[in-house]
Amino acid sequence: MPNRSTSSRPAGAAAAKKAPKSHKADGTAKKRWSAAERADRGHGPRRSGGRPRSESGFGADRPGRDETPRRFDRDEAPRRSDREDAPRRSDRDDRARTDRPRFERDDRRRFERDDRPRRFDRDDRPRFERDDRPRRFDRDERPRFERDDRPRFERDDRPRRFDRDDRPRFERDDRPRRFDRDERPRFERDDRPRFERDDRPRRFDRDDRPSGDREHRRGASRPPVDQHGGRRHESRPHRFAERASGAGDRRPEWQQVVEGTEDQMSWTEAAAVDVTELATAEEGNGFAALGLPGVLVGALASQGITTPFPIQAATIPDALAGRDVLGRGQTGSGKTLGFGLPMLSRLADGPRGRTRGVVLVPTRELAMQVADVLSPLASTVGLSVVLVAGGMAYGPQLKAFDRGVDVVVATPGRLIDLMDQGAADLSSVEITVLDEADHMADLGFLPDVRRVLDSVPPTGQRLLFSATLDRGVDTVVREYLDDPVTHEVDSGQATVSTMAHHVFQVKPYEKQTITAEVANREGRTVLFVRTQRGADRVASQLREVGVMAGALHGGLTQGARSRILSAFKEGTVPVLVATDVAARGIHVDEVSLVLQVDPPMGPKDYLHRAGRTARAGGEGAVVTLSLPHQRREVARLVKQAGVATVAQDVSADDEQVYRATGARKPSRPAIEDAEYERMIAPPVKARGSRRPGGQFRGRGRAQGGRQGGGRPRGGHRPV
DNA sequence: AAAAAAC
Repeated sequence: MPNRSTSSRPAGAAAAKKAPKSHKADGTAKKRWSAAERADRGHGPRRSGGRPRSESGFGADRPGRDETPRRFDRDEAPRRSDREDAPRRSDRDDRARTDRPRFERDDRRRFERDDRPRRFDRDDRPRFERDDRPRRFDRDERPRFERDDRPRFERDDRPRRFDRDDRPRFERDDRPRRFDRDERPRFERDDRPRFERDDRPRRFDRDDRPSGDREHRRGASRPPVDQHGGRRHESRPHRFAERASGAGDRRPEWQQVVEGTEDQMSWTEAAAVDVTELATAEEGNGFAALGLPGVLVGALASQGITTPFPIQAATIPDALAGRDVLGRGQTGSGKTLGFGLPMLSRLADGPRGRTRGVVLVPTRELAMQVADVLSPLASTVGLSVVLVAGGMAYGPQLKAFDRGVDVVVATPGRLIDLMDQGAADLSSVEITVLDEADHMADLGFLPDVRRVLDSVPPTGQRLLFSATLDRGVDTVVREYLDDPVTHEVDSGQATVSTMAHHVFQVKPYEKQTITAEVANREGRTVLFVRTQRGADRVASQLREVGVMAGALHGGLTQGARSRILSAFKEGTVPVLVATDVAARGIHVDEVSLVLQVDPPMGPKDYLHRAGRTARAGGEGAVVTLSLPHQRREVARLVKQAGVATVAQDVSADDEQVYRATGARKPSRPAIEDAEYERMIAPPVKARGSRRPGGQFRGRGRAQGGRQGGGRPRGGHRPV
């Protein structure tokens, strides 16, 4: 047994440090009990191995070892006080006497020994572990992390009652109820004095312009924009006729059943709409009734779109008439067509090849989507559309301006870039649209938006649209709009009625598990997180437990952004973990659940994130996870978003969660990075697959394709 | 206070 002795180890090592007495298999020192520990376990003092003994050969290679200072507990010549002739002290326990057999001796030092007689009721724990305070019946004995140490006035010790409103005072509304009070959240309310408001129910055929302005549109400072053929006067009798025949769907939005929406992302090719095969604008087509040109109405009809959404019915007539419009409609309610159709109609009359329409949007993905929606419609009236956004090749965009392009759909940064390069000329722009206008009026965006608005002629028409159009746009409205008309079509409801809302109060250590359970559900799911890194982290954690998830955020290359979004649309990656880059406007079919892993920053963000589901009359659920410290904040956000939902405490593997979301316990093996990469790889064999971008073919093929061009043509048309 | 938006 070579390991029993240090002599088997290199002499140098043995000399360098105190030799262990025995070793484990790996050569490390074996733990030796101290005398005290041995005594605790009922053993006597060591009989061997306690220290080197020259007579046993132990430590024989360490000369001078025996010169180490003597210690009282060494079992050799007894110390003076321990010798037989030492004066006996009455309190001395002779268990320590060295003349006793070693196994009976207690070699621990005095302060280490507890000589008191044993008592069953004594608390032998060290002081710091004991609680010596006198017992009090009302003391909270729970461990600190469980106790509520706040002073009494801060605690709420009253027994819980299901019907009490426990929210902090500033969150409660204690005012006596009044039947006529507007309870909608502030950003939804119209706080203007009564005489400034127009409370009459909206009618698509009413001329809302101030009376002095009805016959010609604006004052001398802004010549009428509808100079090309007097569209307004032509269309008006038509609209009246339609009204007389009862046309136009006036039902509230949630009662309408409409096939398809404006936001459908995958219109692949402009050429797909063949003018010769267009459905005719029949009597009763709601879009024709709004005064849109027949060729556009036909293009829509051939897509199965014949009934305008309320926001479209409300805004199109005014926009067609050339007025500045503020439009607000619920998420997924058709705003893109709300501004797109009148813009294209008005530009249809007039010259070609100069940029006469600009649509500004806050994200590149939304820009693609809007361009994809407008491009085929534009081509039916002979207008070309170009997508101008960062992260994509300059070539096609520059070329488009070279040839002359009629409508620009852009994110602000790249458009300004092209303006500075002298490629984009906005001096002929007649119509400017701010999509997600309240966001574009944000502090971060405003300077860029200003630059664009300052570059277009001040006489042009401006259209501002958003699902949460609030007073935040006031500055823009004041500076850049002329006598705007506001259309708000959301029936006082913050979210659509087909949307279910849940707030899950989760424990920090279970959040990840619950997130994975929910993400593992059937169907497409969008997860929202606060930060880019958070998106990456959550996505990779999900893949680790076998849930195919991809991260989407602004820190990725545009190529990666496009690929993950495509994979999500195709369904190969059913879970998208996104920052707020995907919160606004992005449309993906059949997203059945939105999970807010991190709470949104504000009530507007809540509504936009939620709006990724339940689009165009579909159903969907919105789940918000809340940690203990977020409880109040989340309650406030949800309430301000106009959602009447209270948090429910849930835990991992919780029947409530399964029922509400269709969650399932993840049970598949981890997804390797390589496998994930394959899923979002560039669409090599993508012939026929659906992609976010289509080929834009405006007049003269204004733009060839997107970054990484050369993508195969073709593909089926979406339903 | 993060994200988005140009290179």
